[in-house]
Amino acid sequence: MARIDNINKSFDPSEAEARLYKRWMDAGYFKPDEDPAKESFSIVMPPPNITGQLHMGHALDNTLQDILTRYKRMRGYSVLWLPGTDHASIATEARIVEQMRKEGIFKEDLGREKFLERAWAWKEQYGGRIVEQLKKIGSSCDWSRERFTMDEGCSEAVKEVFVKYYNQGLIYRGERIINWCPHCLTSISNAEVEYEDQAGHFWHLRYPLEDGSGYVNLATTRPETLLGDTAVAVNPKDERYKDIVGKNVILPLVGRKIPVVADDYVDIEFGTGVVKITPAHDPNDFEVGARHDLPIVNVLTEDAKITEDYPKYAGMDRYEARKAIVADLEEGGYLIKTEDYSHNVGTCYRCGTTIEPRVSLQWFVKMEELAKPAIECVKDGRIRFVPERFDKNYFNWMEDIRDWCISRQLWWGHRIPAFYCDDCGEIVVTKDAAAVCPKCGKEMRQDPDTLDTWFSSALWPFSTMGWPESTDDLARYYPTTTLVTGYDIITFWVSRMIVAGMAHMNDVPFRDVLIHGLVRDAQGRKMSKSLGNGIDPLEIIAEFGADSLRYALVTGNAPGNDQRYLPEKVNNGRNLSNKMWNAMRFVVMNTDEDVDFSKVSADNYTLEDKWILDKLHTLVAEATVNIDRYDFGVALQKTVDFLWDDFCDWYIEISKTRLFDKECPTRLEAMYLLNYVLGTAAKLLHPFMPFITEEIYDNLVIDGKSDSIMIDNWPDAAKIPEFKAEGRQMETLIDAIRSIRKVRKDMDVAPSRKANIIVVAAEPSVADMFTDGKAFLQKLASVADLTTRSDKSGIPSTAVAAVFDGGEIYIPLEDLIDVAKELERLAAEREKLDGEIKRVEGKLANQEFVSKAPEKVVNAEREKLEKYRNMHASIDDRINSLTKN
RNA sequence: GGAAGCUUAGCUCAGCUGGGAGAGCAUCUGCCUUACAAGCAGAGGGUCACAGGUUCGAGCCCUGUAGUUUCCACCA
Repeated sequence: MARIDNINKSFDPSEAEARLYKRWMDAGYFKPDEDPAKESFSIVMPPPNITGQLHMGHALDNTLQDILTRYKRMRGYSVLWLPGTDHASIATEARIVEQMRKEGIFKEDLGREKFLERAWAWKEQYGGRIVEQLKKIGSSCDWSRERFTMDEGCSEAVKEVFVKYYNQGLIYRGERIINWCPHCLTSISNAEVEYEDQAGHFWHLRYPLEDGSGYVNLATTRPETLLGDTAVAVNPKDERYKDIVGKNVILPLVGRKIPVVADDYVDIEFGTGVVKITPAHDPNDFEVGARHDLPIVNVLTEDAKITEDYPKYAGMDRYEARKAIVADLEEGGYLIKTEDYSHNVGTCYRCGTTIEPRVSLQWFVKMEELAKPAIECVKDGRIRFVPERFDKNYFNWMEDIRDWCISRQLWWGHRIPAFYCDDCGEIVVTKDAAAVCPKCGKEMRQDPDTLDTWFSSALWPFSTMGWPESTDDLARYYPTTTLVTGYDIITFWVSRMIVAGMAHMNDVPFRDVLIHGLVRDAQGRKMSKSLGNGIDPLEIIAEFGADSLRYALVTGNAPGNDQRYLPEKVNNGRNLSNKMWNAMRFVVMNTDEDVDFSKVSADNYTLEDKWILDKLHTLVAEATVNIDRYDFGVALQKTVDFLWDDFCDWYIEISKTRLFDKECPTRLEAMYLLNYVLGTAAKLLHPFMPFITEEIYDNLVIDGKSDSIMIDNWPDAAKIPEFKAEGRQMETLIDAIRSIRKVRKDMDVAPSRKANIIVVAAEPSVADMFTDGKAFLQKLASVADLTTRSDKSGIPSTAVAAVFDGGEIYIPLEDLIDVAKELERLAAEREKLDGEIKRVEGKLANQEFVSKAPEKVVNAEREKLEKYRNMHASIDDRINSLTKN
């Protein structure tokens, strides 16, 4: 049975993708080749949350990583792409709490141990979903090394780091004002707060002076915090309030006596220049309070309700209390006026609830010293951001870094390895479970809190490779080569990995940080659950195939830029697959069953063979450079253009005459090159579209073919011969063919009407080229026969002229020619040339240009001028001869 | 208040170290030509936001302006 009979008329992605992925897995291609002679290339996957469902961001992120991984593998590196998932403490705990709530169970009722059992069960059931989804887009990661941030090894690394930092004095416990989420009921770090503008009010209040000498006026956006005021502050340089500093005011509604203090924090220019100070509920006021030794009066509960200390408002949530207090202030005559005011409010990045600054006892990492080497290694180029501009983003964050609040009031996560003796107050921080107090021998209690998820993610590049043990993987694959991630995660994750890498490995965690943008919807909006405008990558894959989606995500996009998801692009990807598939079918159909390419001789290469090889040479060289520079969109575009335009539209079309003529002496070479060139282009495209390229490769006849395209070698431009001169000749022929097509179209000549054309060429070599290329013209330009000559006397007036670079072509059309129309057409062409000639002449007349521009550029202009003048003269002649008759 | 990006064809976007403006889609015209109509052939369409500057030469480099997006920042 002929080979073509086994090939479907169209490519079915869903069938092929599942089959091929399994084949690659079974063959172990995703595991690194441990050959010690090979240079290593490694990537750690940004671990998706176990609560996650694959979205376009993952699809893009993993496509980019897969492109690099497949490319480097083909380039002969020992490639490790290490995958895994993140326990996502807040998100997962919230999910489980929610699930339990539906069953009427509360976490406190269940108890810590039972809750964690449930959480692990949930992880076992759903945590693998995202992993299976990542496979669907073709990710070639080494799944045998898959890790989880809470697995044994990663947990060991977390404890190791915590204890080490603690012993170095870099982790401390303290009572500070932190960001508190009243919904998640936990502290969160500065990085986890998202600020948004909210419409609010500015309430202007007056507080009476204790001595009855009057009032101080001030304004606030949060009147409910008045209950916790412990001072009012003015600027020490403010002449207006000189006399009242040191006096007391009476806090309205509460009746508490509080002092007027002087502090530089207060801006004289802003408002009345008086600020109420609530150390328990505002970070700035906390600072002021510390400076003036003010008491801290907490008026809110964990879930942001007024405490029992204020019976009138107790139990009201902060917004209810605000209303009630404003009403009471008004009634008491303390409210001067209310203004509309828009201000920046911090919200929880997980649930969107407005953050409540809250004083509490938490664990912190001292960042300032740790940040220094992390800044240095980016400054000196050991780590490089791509595109470079994102380093500003990084420096901006790192150079003004605050201490990192790492404790979370959650159960799902790494429990803080600190133990307390309730008896004597001793604190022990240890990797082992500390059973008894070293001082008094009493039983110790472990800190109930867990660590920020990002604390463990920060260790990902080395915790996944077995640290703190010294393993072969660490020796071989650390530092990793490239990190691929979105710009939205630089502060959360990239910065902390760099800090951790420098601190614990004494080396950078990666060399290059490839930053990509967001995938937005077709209108340019962020995809979000609330807008319901998200596109499910899995649905796209099911309908169009992973290759088409990957194409859509890479094409026409530059690194670091946001992009819009346009359905049309996926369609283009599908069309491209179809095009390649059919090109492959053509090649297979026209390759003899018993073909023997060992008989191929380069001496038999024809003009078009040399042209396509020369084009391929250039393509391989350029695409390789582009991928090395992370310009994936450009590399992809060039490869697709070559395949579609050069290979399909020209080379395949031209090859038909040779293939269909069994006696053609260069038929074997045509067959060989069709297989070779398509196979080579498939390799270049494989990192982008792995599935269809594998299918194409499988079906081609290629010398020394591997079992899979993915383990074959990346094409080497140096091994593909260059044919510059032949390349230019072929371009001339193509140019001539295009001219003929255009003229025929302009003159409304039906494609079915074949003509006997006359080629006038001054150079004998050009004439020969046309004679040799007669078959092309017959096939591609509706030519019946052709004659060549060196002069144009006696060309019938019933012919239309097509001018190309090197001569003229006349197409006799006895019954069709309309001389007036032809003259008009020629005149229009001449006018176009006039413009070009004028522009080039102007350039060359400029002495400065001729003397200062590089010789190459000047010569190119001179050649252009000559070409245009020749063409112009040809048209002139033709117009003259037609006018005479 | 700082910082960054974007502004190129009707739409969505490329354009590398400065050297005759590109792609896809859309539009118009003609083709089922035995790999592909998910295709082939041809065409139209841009003062590269604006204003200066550097240069023989600027979409690209510099300065400023406008619009727009984003990040960071404690202004009550």
